[in-house]
Amino acid sequence: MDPVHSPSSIDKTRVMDVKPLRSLKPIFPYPNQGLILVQAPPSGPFPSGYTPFYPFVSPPPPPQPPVAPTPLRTPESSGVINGDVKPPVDASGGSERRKRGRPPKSSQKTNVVEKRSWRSEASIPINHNFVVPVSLAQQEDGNREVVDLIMTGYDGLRRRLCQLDDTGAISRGLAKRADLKASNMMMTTGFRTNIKRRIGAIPGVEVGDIFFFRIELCVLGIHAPSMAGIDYMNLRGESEEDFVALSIVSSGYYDDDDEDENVLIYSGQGGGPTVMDKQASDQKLVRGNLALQRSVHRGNEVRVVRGIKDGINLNTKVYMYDGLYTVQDSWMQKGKSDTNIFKYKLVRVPGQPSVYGIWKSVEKWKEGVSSPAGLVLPDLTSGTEGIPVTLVNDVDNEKGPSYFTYFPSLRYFEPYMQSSHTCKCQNSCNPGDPNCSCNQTNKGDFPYTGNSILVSRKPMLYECGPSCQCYPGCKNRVSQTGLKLRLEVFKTKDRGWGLRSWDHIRAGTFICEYAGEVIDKASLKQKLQEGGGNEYIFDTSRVLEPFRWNELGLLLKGISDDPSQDEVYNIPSPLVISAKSFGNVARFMNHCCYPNVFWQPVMYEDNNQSYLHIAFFAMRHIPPLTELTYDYGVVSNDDDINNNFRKRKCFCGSSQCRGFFGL
DNA sequence: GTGGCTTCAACCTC
DNA sequence: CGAGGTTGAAGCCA
Repeated sequence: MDPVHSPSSIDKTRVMDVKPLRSLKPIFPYPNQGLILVQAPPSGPFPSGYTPFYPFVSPPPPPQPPVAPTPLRTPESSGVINGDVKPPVDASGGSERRKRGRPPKSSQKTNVVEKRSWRSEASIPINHNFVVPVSLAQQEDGNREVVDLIMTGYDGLRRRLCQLDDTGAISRGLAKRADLKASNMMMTTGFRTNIKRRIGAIPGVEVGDIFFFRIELCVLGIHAPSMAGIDYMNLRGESEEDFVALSIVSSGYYDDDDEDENVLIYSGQGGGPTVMDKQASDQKLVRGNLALQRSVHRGNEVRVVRGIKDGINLNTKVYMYDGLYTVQDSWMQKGKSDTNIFKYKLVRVPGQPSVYGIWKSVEKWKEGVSSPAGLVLPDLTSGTEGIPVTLVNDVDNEKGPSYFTYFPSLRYFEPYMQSSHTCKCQNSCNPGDPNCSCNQTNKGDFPYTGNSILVSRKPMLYECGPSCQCYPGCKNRVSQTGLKLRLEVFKTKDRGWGLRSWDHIRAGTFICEYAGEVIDKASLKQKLQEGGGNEYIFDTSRVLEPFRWNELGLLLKGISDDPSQDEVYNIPSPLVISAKSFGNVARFMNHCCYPNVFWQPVMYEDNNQSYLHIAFFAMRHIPPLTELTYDYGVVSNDDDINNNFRKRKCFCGSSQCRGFFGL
């Protein structure tokens, strides 16, 4: 089933090239809404007279299409919106190249316009009913929730574009540079924040936040240039220049000295090793170099982003926001090719949390050069997992959690349900293979990207299982291949033991499954009545606050006919797991009302029987040593078990805290 | 408002 | 796997 090519789906959403969004204004459900400038968190409360945007409150009335759409669908016309010349839309979904529909050359003003409207050679399906949930005020100045929403939305959209490309749902290669496609759609629809250029901290961005693409810094207003290393402004009144440096990115392209966690020797731009400047020349005191020079005397705060080689995926880079620095000194020195290079000494403003320092410490722990403070056990799994799980307590004298047997998977005493679809793929299942039955059960959308990142939540995720004929290395076996991250069980200050990771974690990364013994409701009731047995229980019948992880999946035409159901779990019968006596690291993950991890039901088959598993994935990018938490949910009222046993006061401390959670 | 220019990307190929 | 080529996009500036 291919939603892009299905004629019946076309009247719901229109198909258009992604590029024309460039000309669209931000989309608001009510005509004057975007003009009201208010400062309010996305969940409210809102000032009177201001109607917040869906999805933070109840949905608006059915929104009107934001632009007159009909010309876009006419194959013969060139499709004109807002005066801009657009390529016509390929209603067949983009499989056909747009040669015949190319606008006449005379209508092109310049070569650049020609190039732009012509560049994308196929179509990405856009849902025009999507309402951008970021107010104009929030586009100007962010806060933590807006930043999280945009970050999560950005990466979800990017993953979905990768998935469409992998599965062949859109023309091959259309989603290359999915990072830029996603950012382009967000920048043009107003799904961005901190547009206002500013000196110093960015509202909603915290020291230690991590990113995986330079363009993310742009979408969040941390660092405006898409490539350049120095962001600066000219504060001039009339004609005289008054430069000030705003932020810099140090990612190893030039010969910076980044050994010290509080001092960074940064190189100026130009002249040297860039591809564009083939012949080396002296750097000039212009643009970013001039701005940094001026900031030496001005003494203003400059944001610093450190680009670090990703130790997990060696061909990617992690960008870490390292907080505020001041430029204390500058000089000129000879570079490798004997040309003049500017150098700037940036010193970290005191009182900010150590993050780059932590990063470097963790690397030493992993190399075995040093150990974390309060190390109790180097591996609490005693080799059961393929990778050690460290036990650390630098809070008090407790020597470890109460006794349990480390068990890495789920212990079923009877099959979860009958089933009989297994794949017959050779080697590995292919995202674009319509004959793979595991692909079919996932409705044609391969659940993971090429580097094993979950694309979106699903009512049920089907992985290949022991009965499938593909190899164990098949890309559709992510949650069953054990721990990949370097995890640590540690003593928290006020919530017992917790779980965190030495490695940074990218959004959508599999963390662990909930291991333990599958029990029935009667056993659970008995355990509760015995008292004290209500810890280390995972119960799918606890009620979760609905949330959208892949918010911007809605911007693209949905996987199902009703995208609002995409992320609602469909669990045939409740699953209760006890990790009291047998369990893995998941039993240590604490509850939080504003969590960074979620669970996803995963089913796979063995010998004509299906087994349900609970897999945990990162909701956001998670910096090293950040506690991993998920929402335990609350016990439903119709549960026949005494609710009081199953309610516990919450200490998560987040602004969204409900005050209690379920057990 | 526009197009040229610059630029510590990201990806792909060889 | 590294070098090098290709495609890119934001924002300053003329």
